[in-house]
Amino acid sequence: MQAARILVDGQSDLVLDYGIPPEAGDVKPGCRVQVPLRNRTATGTVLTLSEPAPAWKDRLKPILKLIDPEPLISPVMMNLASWAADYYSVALDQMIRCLLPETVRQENTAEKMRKMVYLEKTPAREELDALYRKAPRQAQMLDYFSSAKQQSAPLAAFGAGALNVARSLEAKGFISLKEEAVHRDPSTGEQFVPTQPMKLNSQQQKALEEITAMCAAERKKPVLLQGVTGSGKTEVYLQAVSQIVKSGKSALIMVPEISLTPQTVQRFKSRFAELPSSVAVLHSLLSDGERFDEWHAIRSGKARIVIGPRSAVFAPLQNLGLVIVDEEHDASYKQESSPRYHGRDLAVLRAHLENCAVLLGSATPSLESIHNALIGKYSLVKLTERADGQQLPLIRILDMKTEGRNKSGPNVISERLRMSIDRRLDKGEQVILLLNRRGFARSIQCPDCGHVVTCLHCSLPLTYHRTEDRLMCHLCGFKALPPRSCPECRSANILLQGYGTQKVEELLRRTFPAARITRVDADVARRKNAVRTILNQFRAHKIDILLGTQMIAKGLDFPNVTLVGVLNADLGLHIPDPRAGERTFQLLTQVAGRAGRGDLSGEVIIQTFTPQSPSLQYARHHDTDGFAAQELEMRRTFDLPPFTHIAVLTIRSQHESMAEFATQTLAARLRGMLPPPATMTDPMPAPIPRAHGQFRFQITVKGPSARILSRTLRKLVQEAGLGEDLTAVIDVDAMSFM
DNA sequence: AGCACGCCGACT
DNA sequence: GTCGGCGTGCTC
Repeated sequence: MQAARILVDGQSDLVLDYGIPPEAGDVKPGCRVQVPLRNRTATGTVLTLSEPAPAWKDRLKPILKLIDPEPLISPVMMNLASWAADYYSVALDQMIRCLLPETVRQENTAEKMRKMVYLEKTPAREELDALYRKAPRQAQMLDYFSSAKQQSAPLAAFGAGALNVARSLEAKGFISLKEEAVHRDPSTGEQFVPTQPMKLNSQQQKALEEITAMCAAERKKPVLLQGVTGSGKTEVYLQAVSQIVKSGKSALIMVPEISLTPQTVQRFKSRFAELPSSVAVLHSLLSDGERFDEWHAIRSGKARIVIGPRSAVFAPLQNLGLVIVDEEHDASYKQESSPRYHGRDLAVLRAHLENCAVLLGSATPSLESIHNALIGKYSLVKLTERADGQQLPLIRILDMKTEGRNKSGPNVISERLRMSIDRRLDKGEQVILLLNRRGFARSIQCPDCGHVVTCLHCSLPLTYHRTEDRLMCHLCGFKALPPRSCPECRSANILLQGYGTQKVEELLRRTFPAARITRVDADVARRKNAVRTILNQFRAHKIDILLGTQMIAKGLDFPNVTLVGVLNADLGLHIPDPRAGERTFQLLTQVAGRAGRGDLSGEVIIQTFTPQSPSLQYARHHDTDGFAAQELEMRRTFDLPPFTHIAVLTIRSQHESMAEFATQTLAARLRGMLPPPATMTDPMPAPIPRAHGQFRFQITVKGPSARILSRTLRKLVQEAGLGEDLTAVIDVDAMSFM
């Protein structure tokens, strides 16, 4: 008898062989099955069909039942899941859960049914007139079909009590009543005005040709599309997808965040308006019903275009022809909770496994993608011109050390920025002000001279912890009292805990009493749809000044915005993140692209205390290549490999001594296990305890292969068998520069 | 001897 | 994960 190797559902991966009895049906890899386990039954997924291990040959229990007649997981997706499970040190079961949403796994979730009325026989004029006298509602129902020129309609459309009316008509043979599955569509009620393909400029044309060539090529490379903001990347996506769909294949379009899906869906559904149901959405905010329907629409091939955030990389598309990752540099592609995976990297891998083309698009590609392009692993296409022919906006950097000289109190909006805002408002144009809020990593910076309080030992910016009213170093654990006045310029304003969006909003209202001002930040975003409503109002020019945090910087098009002001560009630079400079550069460059459209030229004003910072200077010149070259060169100077994978092992405990002891012990053992080129840091207190009353220590391991690193760490943790209240988290930053 | 508890390994 | 075997240690 042939055996099936089955992954039994549950937290720890349990892989067992079962026999396949003839009545089980066509058991294939990727099928969901019911199996006996000890004295109960369990569900599981068929991994492979194989010869059973000799020791078990005659003792195999049989598969009880095949849950789904067809495998729900394709061989490629199975491969992807096991690769990811290995690479990210995650249980395979957990990865498979990503492939099969809970609603799909459950046997009982069904389609939603509704009653439909079908016209069977068109009544003659005199029949209708007779009905109008005897049974007016029956006549109305029939009349509906002739006036609406439709053959069917949902029963609900005829209002209350329509069922009896319909039954009478059915008895007379005019109509028939049928139960029919309804598709629960996440974009129900939205209108999609059809759009035509736009004429591409020569650069866009070249990009499209490169993608087309890659789709046809035997050996494929990912295409990196580096296009300045406003260069018309989306139009290239649309036309590439159109070609793919015409050739009978399907396409996956990934966007960084759920909040960015509606506008992308809008553009795709409008372009494919003749068949709106061909575009499906998949993300975590769908209702169970919507997710069930979209998932099955995708798997059955009814929907051949899928749009969604990182989790959409697991969409059950068949016959995949193209994967697009928009804004590929965006950090949101990395899932920060278990299973920790990188959506962009898995997208590239999936494309490789499916042997389809993959397109990574960004105005400011990540350093790893630029590196991959430089070494020839990716093919690079650039869009350097804006599609509207407009020049890139002028970016001015204001040195707040000199701009704010004669001010008392913190200088939030410089005189020059104030004048610029006034001028734009006078012309009836709109303004975006960006305030990089002091998030949970709060550095203390003097609002008057820009001095940043740093650690005596490590020279990293110190972080303010409100609960203890102490400054803390996240590298060495050094603690200090917050200073009463600035150590540099003696200003007492250093005590002011920075300025948040709310304070700035008040200030703006006083400074520009006539302007309509709205604030968007995390507080506002908590209310459902609030952000979307505000952005729509802003687009309709019911708001003059939009003040917000990074969240308003992402992927939004406002044609009437001609001025973008960055109130404090330094905040992003002083967080203890090795990629802070890169993030700041990307943010500023993207924000800059928002200014000016069509015949309105744009202007960007960046307020900073560190005008010479490379992130700002390269952003000023719109020089992504220069910035990347500089960053890569810096790594060479410090003799760091351009590509370093890092794995972070975090040990947590309620007791500090316990956590520290366990960390030291693990560190000592790890040293002996590491393959030669890999290095590790000494254990150190971890930044920002996420849960109160927990102590966290980290060991950061760098090496050429994340896979080997994470495997070594996992083995170590398993062998150590952490007891008590100790927990270990392994985070593999898949492809990171350090 | 009888019972409660908790650790640990097997589960096909 | 979940179940049950088994050893420990306490009580009757």
